[in-house]
Amino acid sequence: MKSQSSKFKIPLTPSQKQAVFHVEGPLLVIAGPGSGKTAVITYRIASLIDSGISPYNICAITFTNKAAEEMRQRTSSLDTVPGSHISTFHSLCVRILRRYADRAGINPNFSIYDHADQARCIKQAVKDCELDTTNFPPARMLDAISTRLKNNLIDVDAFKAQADDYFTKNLARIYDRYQHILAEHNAQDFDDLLVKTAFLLRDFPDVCSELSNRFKFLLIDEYQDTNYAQYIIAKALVSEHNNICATGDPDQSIYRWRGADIRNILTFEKDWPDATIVKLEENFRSTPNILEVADKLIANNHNRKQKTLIPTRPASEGIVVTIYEDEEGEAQGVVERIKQLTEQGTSLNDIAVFYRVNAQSRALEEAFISNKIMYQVVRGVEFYRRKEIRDLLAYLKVLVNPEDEIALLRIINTPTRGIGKTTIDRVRVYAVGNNISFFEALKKAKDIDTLSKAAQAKLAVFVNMLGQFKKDIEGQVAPLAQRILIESGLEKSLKDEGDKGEDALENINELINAASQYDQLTEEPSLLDYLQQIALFSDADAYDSSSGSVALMTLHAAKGLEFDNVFIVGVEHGLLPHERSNAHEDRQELEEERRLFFVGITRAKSRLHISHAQYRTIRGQQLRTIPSQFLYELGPTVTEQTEEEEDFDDDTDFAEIPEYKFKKGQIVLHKTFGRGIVKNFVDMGENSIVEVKFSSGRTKSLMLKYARLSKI
DNA sequence: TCAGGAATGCTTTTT
DNA sequence: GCATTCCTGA
Repeated sequence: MKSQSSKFKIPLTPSQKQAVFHVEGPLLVIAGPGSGKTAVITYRIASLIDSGISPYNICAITFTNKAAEEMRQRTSSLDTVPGSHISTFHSLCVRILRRYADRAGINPNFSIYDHADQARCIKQAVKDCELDTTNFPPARMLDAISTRLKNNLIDVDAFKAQADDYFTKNLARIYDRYQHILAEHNAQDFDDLLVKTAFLLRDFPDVCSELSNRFKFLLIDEYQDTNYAQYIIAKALVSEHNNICATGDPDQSIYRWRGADIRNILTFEKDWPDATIVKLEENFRSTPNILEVADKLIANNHNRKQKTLIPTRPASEGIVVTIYEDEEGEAQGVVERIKQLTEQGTSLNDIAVFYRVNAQSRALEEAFISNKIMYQVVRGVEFYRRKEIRDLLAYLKVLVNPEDEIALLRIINTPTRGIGKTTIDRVRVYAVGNNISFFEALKKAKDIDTLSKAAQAKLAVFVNMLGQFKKDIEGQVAPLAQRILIESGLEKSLKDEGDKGEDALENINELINAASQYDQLTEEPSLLDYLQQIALFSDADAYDSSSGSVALMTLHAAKGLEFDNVFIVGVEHGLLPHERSNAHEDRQELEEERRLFFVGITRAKSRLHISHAQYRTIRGQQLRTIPSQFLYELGPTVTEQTEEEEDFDDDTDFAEIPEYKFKKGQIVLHKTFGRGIVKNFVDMGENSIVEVKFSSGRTKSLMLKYARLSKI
């Protein structure tokens, strides 16, 4: 290996050097936040190429498309040959599945089904199994199939074999039917992309060895958030050469609910016993004040390996927690502080506001608008969820994959062309009866004698129109989209709708512009490739760091980013930690919420502002909030500020309660809610929280000092 | 067949 | 509170 060349402009620490220049064998980089982890991976790619490895033999896996894009740019600006394979796990799988489609037993033109599409399919599956949607709620069935089964590579046959009670047997039937529906639609859901790739590599040793011979070096970022299927794929891909380099931080694992298995990183040394472990504990991002708070917080997690964050920056401002009256006051308060910052010369690009749930963006947006401050809500997928966007995309999807029934049903009467439910049902009956796809049946509308002559004619016009569009399927995407917009009648129907339609048309134009960008930037643009790419778009991909605006995003989307000034709002019990994480007996989910807060805190470089409101409107009801227990864990460095005077009567003297602790299962009496049973007790002295399930069936979190609970 | 109002349900995070 | 589905009448 050549020595460190001049292209590494930043001086590397000894540990970083070790990670960058380590060549043969498995390597695990355990890296805390702000440790220059991404830089290390980027340099490592450059260094490998520098030492004569072809980019063709390198495969780097990032967590988001955005991260992949940045890494691609950085590696090419480091004078390397472009073309090394850098992408997300899902994009990699799409490419593998397309290339080896015949081996995987699928059609390479497959549609990728997102959550909304999946929801429709699972509903159909439950219905087809003649099961009751109250006992078998589609959403929960889907969650079970995705997280419990697919993410663990349990296929239909395997699950059928182990299903032994009424519920699991029926779940197995639903799973079976669901997979059949997807197959009939020539569609893969997000999980299938991973599952089918994993099975492909498992069942076809030649494919496995071909790929693992090609990818002589595999690098995986954010390894703590990989799931079992991804782990198996990674293992298969390195089976020939063993040159895996995984980087991650167990304290930043925030996707357990999606199947991410923290054990993948914790047991790395068992999987690869000859692994070299490099720890990067120095933090180059945040001030010691911020790191101290982060450290104190995360120390409350029991299920973790002790790790300290070593600051390298000089100490600066302390951390302030501000209490506001309600979410509007909070939003206004954030805006006021941002105004102060900009007056001091801070750029809006260097400011971000994080929250736990997307719904929280509303109050913030209103405050930003009325104060005329530029902001961007980092929510890339939202655009693609709009009705008009989905409509136009559905046309494109059908052209690539006519079996995609979800897309086909979406456009068959959009805009309205007099093809209603009755007609569709009759076509479906014919399709099922003749064992052909819905689209095939449509083409044979003339032969379906249950249909009226009028209906047959309308269907013929529709099918003919699609046939015309299909002639333009090769080459650039944008011109075809434009043509469909006009010739399908979509444009006209939107124009007739007035203001709402105007907005919709603007969105569609934005889509066509984006498509034309794709056409320009891609060497060989193809409709299939375009559709598969946008299906894998994530929220974080939409972040524009040079837009001159404040970034608003969820804590999840903040992963991997950094800002000089960070605001974290709504740090309240029930929101952060989210109430759904308190439901379970085990502490696991609470610990994940704590890690989420940890991720948010450690995004801040210089200033961190944490806040919560005393009242918050949830589902239209204004409720008194309880401060998050995490606030008490931040330690005494934090100073509290109240923007509004406390206006509630504080007549319970805490000292008068001799034994304030409550045990789970204790029966209690509340003066307004009545009898209840204690579900959980969070001991924080006078700030203790009791969760009680009342006889009404509702579970409430109460702050002990105000609740006046008596034991029975 | 379909528009519009009523009823119902859902409501964390996302590739 | 909002979105989707359901239902009714034209």
